[in-house]
Amino acid sequence: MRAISHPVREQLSLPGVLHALSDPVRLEIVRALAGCIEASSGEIAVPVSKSTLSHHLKVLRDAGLTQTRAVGVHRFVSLRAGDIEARFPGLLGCVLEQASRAPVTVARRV
Amino acid sequence: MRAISHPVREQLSLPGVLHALSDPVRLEIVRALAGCIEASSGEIAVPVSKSTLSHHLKVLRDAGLTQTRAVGVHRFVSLRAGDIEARFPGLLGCVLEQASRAPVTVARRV
DNA sequence: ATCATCGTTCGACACACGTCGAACTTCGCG
DNA sequence: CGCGAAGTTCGACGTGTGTCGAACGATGAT
Repeated sequence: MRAISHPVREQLSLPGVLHALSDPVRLEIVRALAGCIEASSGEIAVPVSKSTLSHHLKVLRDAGLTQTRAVGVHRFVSLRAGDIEARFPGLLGCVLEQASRAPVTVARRV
Repeated sequence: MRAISHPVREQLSLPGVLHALSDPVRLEIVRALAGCIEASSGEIAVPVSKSTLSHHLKVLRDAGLTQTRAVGVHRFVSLRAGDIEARFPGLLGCVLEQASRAPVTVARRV
C-alpha cells in the first residue's frame, strides 16, 4: 500500500478549498464527515458508484480537507477541521451550517 | 439593451456560490469589488481579455454574487454583500479576509 | 451622420471534471 | 491457498470551463 499523501496546512489554497466544496456530492461528504469522528469510505452514503466516491475522496484529500488513514482493507476518512479552521477561520463553520440547513439535493440518477 | 437578470436572494445556492468563488480571477474581482461601492467593468484590473472578463462577470452575476447596473455604455458592478450575508452568514467575510491576506496569484499569461 | 468606445455574444479550442464499469491490488478469512 | 470484500486505478464518454479574437450592438462624442 503506497503512502497516502496529504498537503500540509500551509498548502491549503482558498480557490482549491472552495472548488472542492463546490460539488454537491463532496459537500454532502463533508457534511457527513462533520457529524462523526471518522468514517470508512463504505459508510458514506452518497448516490454514486464506488469509483466516483473514491475520486471525490481523492479531490477532498488533495485539497487538504480530509485525512485518510488506512487500516487493513479499509480507509478511514476524517475532516481536517483544525487545519481548515486555522487557515480559513469561520469558513468551515458557516459552510456546514448552511449545508445542513438546506440539505444538498444530490441529483438522483434515473 | 435587454434587461440584466439577477437571481433573487432565495435562489442563491451554496454549491453555486462556492463554485463562482473557486476561480482565482473571480475571487480577485470579488476582492476588488469589496473595496469600493461599485466599479465599471473596465476598472476591474484582472489580466484577462475583455471577453473573458465579461464571462466571469456573468458567472458572478448568475451565481447571485454581484449586481450589474447599466448606465449608458457602462456597466456598474457591485457586490450583493447584503444578500450573501443573509443567505450565508459569515461566508463572504471570511473568504474576503483570506483573499486579501494571501493575494490571489492570477497566473500571468506569457 | 460618422466614428470611437464599452461591453456582450459567438465560434473555437484545449483542458478539466463528474461519471461509470471493468480490471486490478490489497487484505482478511476459511 | 484460494476466495471474497474494500478501494484504487484505468479508459472512456459527455459535458462544462476558461480563454481568446472577431464580430456585433448600443451609446456618446464630433
